[in-house]
Formats: sequence, structure tokens, C-alpha cells
Amino acid sequence: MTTGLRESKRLALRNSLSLTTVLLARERGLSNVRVVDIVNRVGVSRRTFGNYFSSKEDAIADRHVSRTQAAADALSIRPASEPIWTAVTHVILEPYKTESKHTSPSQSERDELLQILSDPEMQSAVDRGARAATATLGAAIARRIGVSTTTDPRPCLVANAALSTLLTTLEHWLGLEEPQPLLSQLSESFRQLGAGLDHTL
Amino acid sequence: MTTGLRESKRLALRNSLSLTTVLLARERGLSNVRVVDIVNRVGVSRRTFGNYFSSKEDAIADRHVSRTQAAADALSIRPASEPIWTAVTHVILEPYKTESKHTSPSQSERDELLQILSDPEMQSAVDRGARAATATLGAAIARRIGVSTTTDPRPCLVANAALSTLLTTLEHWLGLEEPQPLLSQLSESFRQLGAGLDHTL
DNA sequence: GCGCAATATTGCCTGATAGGCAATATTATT
DNA sequence: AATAATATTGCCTATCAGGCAATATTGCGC
Repeated sequence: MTTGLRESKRLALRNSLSLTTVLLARERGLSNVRVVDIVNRVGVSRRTFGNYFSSKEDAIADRHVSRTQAAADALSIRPASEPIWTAVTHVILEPYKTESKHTSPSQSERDELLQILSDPEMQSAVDRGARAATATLGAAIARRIGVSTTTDPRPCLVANAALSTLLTTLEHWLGLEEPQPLLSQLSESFRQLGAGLDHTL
Repeated sequence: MTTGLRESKRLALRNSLSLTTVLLARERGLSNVRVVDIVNRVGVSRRTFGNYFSSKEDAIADRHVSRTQAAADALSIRPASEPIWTAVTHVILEPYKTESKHTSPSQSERDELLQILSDPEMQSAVDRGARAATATLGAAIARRIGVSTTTDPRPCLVANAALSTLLTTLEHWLGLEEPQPLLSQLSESFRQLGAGLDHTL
């Protein structure tokens, strides 16, 4: 019983709150965003915000978790013959593949990430999301390779390696003087780690 | 001019504040620790605490950064012939080697880590420290292999892989039913990633 | 040794946040 | 349509971050 007006409204509101938080944070920086600003724009009470997220950082982190959840879900539809690191690489890099079609490497996307990752408060938020996301992805990996995360540390190690590689590479890419294609940077990073990871599992 | 009574007192106070924060957090859990409690035990004003750390989480994260700083410093005295991942593994695992001498795998150490890592607020603090620590270690790695962190993403990737592997393995180890030797778990995790990393650099 | 300059500590104050609790409103079920 | 279940809201309190200015402490040149 996951359907129903109740549940869908809940989800929509949750999404609206977190999206609005990101938008405002991009406009002025997260530290210049009050919770009141968020709820005013969305049209709910300050207290309702607290029913969904305990802080604006949480609201942002939630988006990262959702994205990773999608990647984790996508893991189940990769061919079973694929080595785990290859499969993980594919589902993680998937969202970044579309943008390589444009000649310009998505300046707005770059700006968005820059805004988000350059703010220390944001980084904390991202890290918080990353922790939850690692658990999610780790569970999906464990399911795929048929082990338990409680007895086998490898699924979480792989999940962690993947997500932290993603973040690290994104941050490095943002710091580059002249823009390089993001996808190739990501591919290269994942390939380098994978040279060992595909081989240990 | 790093010496002087002034600087050493500063350092001592900083250390005392952060240590006291950890101790109190172990006693009652971080969320039950007020900044007032910390400063009362140390004997300074609440406002002074704010001159050193912006939050109790920061005070804890600082310890992780210090430990990593020590590891990063130790990197320069590893033989130059050592592959980078081997060297990093050594300096990171060094503190955990001594405890393997005892027959008991350091129950108190386990309890301490358990207390710290099981609290979500603590996890945030640790993650915050990890970010700073990654930059520190990344710089040390870059220095060692003679590249710049701005042009070459690999030093930060390696640093990040090392620190996040450390954290992930620690957390997994804490979740084990029957205690296993920590050092061997860590070694195994690092070995698995290293099988690829030593080879890509 | 001594006094001046630099720096650290402290108190006060403001704006902001997390979360418990109870009242109210909205949705689901029969 | 009535009732049960759940969501929203307002109120309230404890807590926190950080600017600012006054005060105390340390370091240095004389």
C-alpha cells in the first residue's frame, strides 16, 4: 500500500522542500538561507519542514541519497555477467553521459555543482548524504553478488570507493582552470580504481 | 616562530577542549553534551570554546584531522622506493599495529570507537574531519610523487580511497558479532584496493 | 626589569535552530 | 456520513553561532 493520495502528497512535499532548499542555496549560499525562506516559498509552516528534515542540510543531502538510490536500483538491471565494478561504474556515471552530447560541457551544471560543493556547509550536507547513500548502494551490491553486508565488508568498501571517487573527481573537476570533459575524467578515475577492484571480487 | 608560551598554551587548550569533548561524548553520547559542560570541565568560558571550534562536532573532527596529519607527515620518511599505496597503507595502519600485541583486541578501543561511530552526530563530525584530512593527506601524497593536486586528480583519489576505506572497515569491524583482529581486517581491505592502486600509479 | 603592542579571553547580545507537545485539519476506511 | 488514522500547525523552551567591545595576558624591545 505505497500508493494513495496521502503518500504521494507526502512525497511531493518532501521533494518540493528539498528542491527549494537547493535552489535557494544556489541563489545565495546555504548559510544565507533561513528555514523560514524555504517554507515561505513552498507554502507550509516552519514546523512542517521539521517533520520532514531536521535541518536544511538534511534537505539537501536527501537529494544525493535519492540519486544514489536510483543508481542502486539500476544495478539490478545490469547484465549479471558484468563484473561488479564495471556495473557500478555504469550506473553511477549514467547521469553524466547525456551531457557529453552537448558541445559545451554544461556550464550551468558546472555552476550548480560549484555553488554546492564550494560551500563548506554544503560539503557537510553532501557528506551526510553520502553516508546514507553508501549504505544503500552497499546493500544493492551485496544483493547482486549474493553476500551479506554484515559478514562481508566488500560491498560497502566498493560502494564507498565508488561514491567517494565520484565526489573527489567532481571536486577536482570543478577546480580545473580550463574545463575538461567531465565524463572522461570520471571514467578515468573509476578505471584506475577498477583496475584493482574488478580483480579482487 | 612556532614556539613560544603563547602558541603552546593555545595548542594545549585546543587539545584539551577537543579531548574533553570526546570524553564527555563517550560518557553520555554527543547529543547529551552541552558546550557548557565542556568548558566547565576545562575551565574556560563558553565564548572561548567558540574561538577554537565552531561546534562540538568540530572539536571532535579535529582529532581525526590531527591523526591524519601525523600519518601524512610520516609519509615523507617511508622509503622512496615504496609504491605509493604501500606507503600510505603503512602510515595509516601504523597506529593499529601496536594493539595486536595484546591478546585481547583492545576492548576499550573498540568501545570507544563504537561509542563514537554509532552516534549519527558523531558520524557527521568524523566526515567533516575526513574532508580536511583528505586534503592534507592528498597534499602529502602529491609531494611524494612529485605532482600538483590541482592538475593531477590521483593524489586526492588515493587519499580519499585510503581514508574512506579506513572508516568503512572500522565501521564494519564494529558491527561484527564476534570480535576479529582489527589489523588483519584493515590490511585485507587495503590490500584489496591496493591490488589496483599500486598498479595504476 | 618595564612598559607598550599584540593577542587571547570573556560577557553580552542577537538571530537562528531542533524538537516536544497538544490542538486542529485532512485523508482513508467502513 | 462517521470514525479512525495521520499530517499540519502554533507555541514554547533549550541550545547554538558568532559579532562586538572590554579586559586580561603574553611577548618583545628598551
